[in-house]
Amino acid sequence: MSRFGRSGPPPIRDTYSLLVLNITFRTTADDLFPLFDKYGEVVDIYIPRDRRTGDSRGFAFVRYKYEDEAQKAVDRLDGRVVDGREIMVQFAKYGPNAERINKGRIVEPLPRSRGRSRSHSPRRWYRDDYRDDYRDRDYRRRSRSRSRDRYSRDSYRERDYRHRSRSRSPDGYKKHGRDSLSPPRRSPSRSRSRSRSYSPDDNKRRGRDSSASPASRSPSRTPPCKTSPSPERSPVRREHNDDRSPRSRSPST
DNA sequence: GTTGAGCGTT
Repeated sequence: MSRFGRSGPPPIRDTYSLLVLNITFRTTADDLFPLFDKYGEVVDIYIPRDRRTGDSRGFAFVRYKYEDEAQKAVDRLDGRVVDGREIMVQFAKYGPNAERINKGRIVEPLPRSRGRSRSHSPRRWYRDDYRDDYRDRDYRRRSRSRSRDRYSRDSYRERDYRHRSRSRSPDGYKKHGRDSLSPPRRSPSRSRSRSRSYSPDDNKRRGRDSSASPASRSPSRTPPCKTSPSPERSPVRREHNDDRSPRSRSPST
């Protein structure tokens, strides 16, 4: 749903999408329009919203008609405080095939930093030396997971969306050997249940001493369920069934 | 009523 494109979103190939991050969850396209429109011709503004709550996800897409204007907006609006929140503006990628678009149309000045450190990162400015380290490996990931958890929890089918997102992460950890086929876990799990401090001998003694249920102490001799033949395993039933066949079942005539 | 380091639909 485009704020301005009632008949539909304008062709992306003719527009340059900017990703506006860190905006407040209450910021709307109308709030961003005047800000971005001042720096260039805004073709369309779109703010993804939660399908359930309909709330803003905290970021928006602003489409400019010209790249230079978009670039200018990025440079000017990046780090701008909107609604009491510092927003981040950077070139956006549209879908998994955005790379082609970037190469064909949008020419990112810094594809590596994605405009993150292009000039001045508001967060970097701050004295996050000590916090940066801690949040960079745990806090950030966990926080993301938590926020995303909302969507994945109710809309588990959207896990694809999250999965794709994770894919973008540096493949450094991936090379660590994240084989879904051979997960090393479960090891402690079973070990834990067996971690009881009782030896096999103890088990035997316990069973005898306990003697809680007579049935359990002599299951081999007197099984609780007398060898009642299951209907399906019993061949007789089969014959019976065959006997019931209409063909055989037609004594008359 | 809230969170947050993230990429979109008619």
